[in-house]
Amino acid sequence: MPDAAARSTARRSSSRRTGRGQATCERLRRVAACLFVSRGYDGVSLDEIVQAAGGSKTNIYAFYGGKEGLFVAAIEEALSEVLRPLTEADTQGQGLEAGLTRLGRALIDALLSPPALALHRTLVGEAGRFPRLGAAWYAAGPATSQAIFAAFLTRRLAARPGSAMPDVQLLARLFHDMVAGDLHHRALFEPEPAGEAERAAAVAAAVQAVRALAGPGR
Amino acid sequence: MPDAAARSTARRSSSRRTGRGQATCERLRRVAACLFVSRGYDGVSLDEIVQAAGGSKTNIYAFYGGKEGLFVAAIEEALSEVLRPLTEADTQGQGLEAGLTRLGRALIDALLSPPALALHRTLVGEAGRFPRLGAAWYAAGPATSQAIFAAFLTRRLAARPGSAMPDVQLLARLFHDMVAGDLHHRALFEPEPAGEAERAAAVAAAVQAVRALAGPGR
DNA sequence: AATGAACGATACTGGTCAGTATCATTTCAT
DNA sequence: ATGAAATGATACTGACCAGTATCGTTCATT
Repeated sequence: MPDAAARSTARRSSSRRTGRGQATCERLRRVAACLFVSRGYDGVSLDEIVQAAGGSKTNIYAFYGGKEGLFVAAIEEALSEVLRPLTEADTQGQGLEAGLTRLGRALIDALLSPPALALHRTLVGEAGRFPRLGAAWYAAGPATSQAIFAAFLTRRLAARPGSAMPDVQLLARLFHDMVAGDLHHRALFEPEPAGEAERAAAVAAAVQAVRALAGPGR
Repeated sequence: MPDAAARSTARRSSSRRTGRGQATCERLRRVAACLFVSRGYDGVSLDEIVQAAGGSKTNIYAFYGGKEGLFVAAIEEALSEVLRPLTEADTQGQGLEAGLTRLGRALIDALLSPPALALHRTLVGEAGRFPRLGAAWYAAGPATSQAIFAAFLTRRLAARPGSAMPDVQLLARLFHDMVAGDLHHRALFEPEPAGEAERAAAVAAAVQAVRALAGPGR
């Protein structure tokens, strides 16, 4: 390991020639993301990635600086995909309960999807070795979810006539944790994922709780 | 790997002679627990465990059947320690709010302690390879916490005069998730652990929420 | 005390893997 | 077209490790 600092910044000192190599590197990153997410950092060898994606280790060392660089690049790409269903959930014109139900359901379905669970597992295991990825995951995950909930709650609760505005950030956090906490835990540690009924029940309970906590308004 | 099934059951087919070996195996298990918890299954080699604990690999293969057996034994031992402060929390004579506050605080302090975080990280990573450990962790962790909360809530709420008994299991689960959800996530993914003030605030918010959800009684 | 089983130290085996080197082939700018 | 840089295939190096074998030492029973 001659110069880890230089390697981690890496990505080729000279100018990028172009062409085929570009495509190879993207293929490598995609394949690596899939393998790393499902089997963790130590569970995947560079030779395996190269064999599945084509190209050669030369690319990995030239463009990503090594295994760690490829891992970071691959995981960062995978991060943004996980919560897409939640960020795209449409709550236009929905009331408080209906909108929260839809958002909560989108969250739980996203978190319990096999790719999200695999990514979560891998990140928990490697957050110590790659602190930057841990922070990125929190930002792209819980922080984003809570922001979406908070924005929705603000819109719906501000419209209420007399009552005072409750602490929307807090409500959003509580809602997030009530919806996801237990089912997510169980999905991580038990083989069978929670079924339809359990998901619906968890969301309904959280929605009712928020209604009660949001105060007596309307 | 001649016979994995036989090895996993293992623990020496013939009778246990006694003496020194017993002590060595316990030392091996303790040291292995410490190392496995902090660095994961793949991050620790048997040679390292043996070097730190004394004895030799002979013991590991004779009594634990191999690395996997030692890992399971070591982690199972570590599991029971984590929630001890919560199971021992004394809520005798405390009112609803004071008791919940004490329990919630015990939970968050237990979960955010470095050993608990390390154990959680390791288990999340290996729950796929060792499903039995995953289930054991859920049982010894969230399930136990929720049972303690439910028992306390039952005692306190049953005493209320007129109001109907709310769903105590549900309340216990929500309380657990509201207390632990976000801070635990952040502790897993960000370097700095939540401070005193944040812990107290999270517990207080959860206690207030439960008070509101438990119904108007008294 | 003697003896046979349990134990400890050590080294070996077969395999894996990250990272590097080599060299043939392809690509692109000129 | 052509040659220099980029890329691909392959193999090598040094290190690590799980699991096994060996053999001398220690212990518990008698």
